Amino acid sequence: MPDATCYAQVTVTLPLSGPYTYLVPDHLRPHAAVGSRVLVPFGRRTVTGYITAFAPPSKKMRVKKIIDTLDPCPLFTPGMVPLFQWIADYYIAPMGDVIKTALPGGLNVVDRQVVSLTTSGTRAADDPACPEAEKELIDILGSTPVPLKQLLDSEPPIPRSLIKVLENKGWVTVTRELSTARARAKMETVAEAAAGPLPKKGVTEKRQLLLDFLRVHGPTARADLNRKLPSAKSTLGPMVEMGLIHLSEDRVERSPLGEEIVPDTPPSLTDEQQQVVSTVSAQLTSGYATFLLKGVTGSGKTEVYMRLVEDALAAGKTAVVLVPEIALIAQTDRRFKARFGDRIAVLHSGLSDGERYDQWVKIAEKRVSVVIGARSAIFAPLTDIGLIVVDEEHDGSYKQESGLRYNARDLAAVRARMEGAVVLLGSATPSIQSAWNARTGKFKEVLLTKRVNQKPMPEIEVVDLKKYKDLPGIHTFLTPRLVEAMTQTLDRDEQVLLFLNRRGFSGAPICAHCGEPLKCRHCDVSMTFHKGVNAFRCHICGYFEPAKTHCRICNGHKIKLLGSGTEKVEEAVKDIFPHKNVARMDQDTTARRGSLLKILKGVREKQVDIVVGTQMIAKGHDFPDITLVGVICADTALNLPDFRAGERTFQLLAQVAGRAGRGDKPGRVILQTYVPDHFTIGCAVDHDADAFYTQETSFRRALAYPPFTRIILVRIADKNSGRCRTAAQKLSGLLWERRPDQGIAIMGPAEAPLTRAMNRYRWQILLKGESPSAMKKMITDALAAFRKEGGFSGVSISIDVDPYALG
DNA sequence: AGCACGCCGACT
DNA sequence: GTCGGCGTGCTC
Ligand SMILES: [Zn+2]
Ligand SMILES: [Zn+2]
Repeated sequence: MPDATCYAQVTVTLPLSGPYTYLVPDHLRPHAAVGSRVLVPFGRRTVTGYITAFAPPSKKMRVKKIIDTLDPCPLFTPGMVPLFQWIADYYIAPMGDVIKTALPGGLNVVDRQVVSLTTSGTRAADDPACPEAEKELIDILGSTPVPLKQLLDSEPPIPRSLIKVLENKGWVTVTRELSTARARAKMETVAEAAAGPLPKKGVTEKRQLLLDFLRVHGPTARADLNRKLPSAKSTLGPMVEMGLIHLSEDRVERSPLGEEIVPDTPPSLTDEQQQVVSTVSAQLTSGYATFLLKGVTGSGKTEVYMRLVEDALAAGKTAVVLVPEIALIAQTDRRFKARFGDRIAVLHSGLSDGERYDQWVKIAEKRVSVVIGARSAIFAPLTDIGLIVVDEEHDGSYKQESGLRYNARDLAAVRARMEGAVVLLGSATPSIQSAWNARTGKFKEVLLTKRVNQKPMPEIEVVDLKKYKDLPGIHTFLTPRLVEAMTQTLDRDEQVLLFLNRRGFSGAPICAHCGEPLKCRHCDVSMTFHKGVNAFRCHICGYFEPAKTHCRICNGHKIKLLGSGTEKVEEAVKDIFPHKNVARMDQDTTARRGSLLKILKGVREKQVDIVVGTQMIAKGHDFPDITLVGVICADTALNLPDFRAGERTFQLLAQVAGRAGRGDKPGRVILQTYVPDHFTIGCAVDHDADAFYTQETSFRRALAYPPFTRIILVRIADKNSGRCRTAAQKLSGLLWERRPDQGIAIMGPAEAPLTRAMNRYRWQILLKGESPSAMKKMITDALAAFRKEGGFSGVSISIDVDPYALG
């Protein structure tokens, strides 16, 4: 019986816009809904797709059938389809890519060609007459089939003809095989005692034991049963056969192991907090609005978020809380878990594919009403969203910097507008963009001006690094003034935190003979020496070079380890304070699961006196006994060729400074810099956010940068440097031809600040204008013309709308 | 993306 | 003459 659900519009997870129309077979109808993940035939392949609508084909055409539906429930809500469409338009991306980016990873099922050995093939290898090349291929295939693509792309490549030859001889076969998705529901077998009388015989003592166990404990998973009652391993089978025990398959949730969390009691709010909660809460039932919460560090923003989430739930709505990835790894979610218990789901990068899938399904099945997570949690499949919180809204990690380069903070407003929800952006140092939106009335501003503990902001002392530049070695950075302040602090039995934006030991290794920097073979950057692994490493591509290396220019063997990273500072600090415990906190010491928690615990329990760390120490940890924060060099980010350099530096300094004096004792900050008179540094020192925003805003206006214009960055990359440049010039020409007389500026093409990464040369073209739609039309048209051009088949072009870093 | 079709250079 | 290189176009 044809009805509305007879035909499904399916978007396949390929870089295609789609959708494609498929027939929904009767037996799949109950499982087919908007958001369902389906397996469909596509060309001569089988691929994964998602139902985005139900509608018959627009014209008479051959329509294929959906092969299967893949999950217990749809993975996104119908309300999210317009969001995906918006993203596809705004970021100039195919719908298939949008959906693939939005949903958890590891879900794609695709078929591929695999080559397998036949029995006669196995025998052929023993034949001495068998040519060497054929023998090699047979060896590679061994006992397990190998994907065709893997053979063709291997080094050295296996010629397609060789495979054809063996296929003709009947030694190998090429077949299509479905790859299994990495993430899927986990099932387990559950045993349950059947009702009814027992037979007179066949029920041995051990079998009776099993039956009793199940009657007492109720249905039990087989794995549990085997553990708690080992004899079940042998007794279960016969009892099932006798019909006395039933087995069934049940879906189980994998949950990441974590410490038990004690429910908390909400503290009472300060007047200011109460004021903010009432203002925002009043909006929860009146449709879309975005609030910008400016709250100094320590003013209790998190408590405000939690109250508002509670209010949203009370109004029968759901809520999403976005936090920076780093904060999540450091367990910011614990406070939310303590408050919301099993009503909350957590999404972050530390989860395995399976765990993330289970959290996702839990959200989709409405078994939770709050989601906390990093960037991608903006795509949580919640219905009836009432509130979206974006904590530390200025944080760069909300911008995805690969593939589809979306900004979750911006999408929060888009999704909220579509679903009639309220957005709360929170930060001590809002982005210039958001601050401006508040100024113009696009956002409503709410304020927390007082710290909860009533403590004043820490005092910041500036140390001019120029004065110490002739001191030996690391003392140019561990200046006498800093060491003195550290000594005083440690003598009071308080803790010190040293912030440095570079990991590793030495970030600028150079040849001692000729002065040539030691660079990566694949990228145009210096290698970083890591003492921990005793080797050089490229931070772009991971390329590894043993410590015993030589200069590529003069073959010299002595490498000078210039430039200071966290490892070098850690070592020097241990040297100066031999009786103090020093912990290092950076990507290298926290890579292993749980290692960060261990360090944090050490700091909390005061087994650690001095922490040396990168960015990640700046977020979310509240250590009352850290009373001195040392910023080793405040200018590192200030000199980057990026219009946001000042903004980022100010935000970072304010945040790092906020780590000092979180407890009862007053905090102090030593800020070292080569440019003590720089405006940005001065504002950070004076805690004068207003001055900084005023000045920075007028700078942006004068130079026509965001928020006064929109920027789109077109990135061109290719293995061949000449072709990359030619492609960039060609594309630039095509853009110029399509440039309207006014309103859009084209800058470039120019080499990217990082000229070469992973053996690909990089160029970029920057577009600046007031109308993003006009710029996008230009780009789409120029891109279409560029693709017709020919000769640029391997060149990759990617478009970054509203780039965060111009790198 | 991946797979087929099709059009040109170099090897039997 | 064929084989196989890759540029072009399509996938419900
Ligand atoms: Zn040299
Ligand atoms: Zn590299």
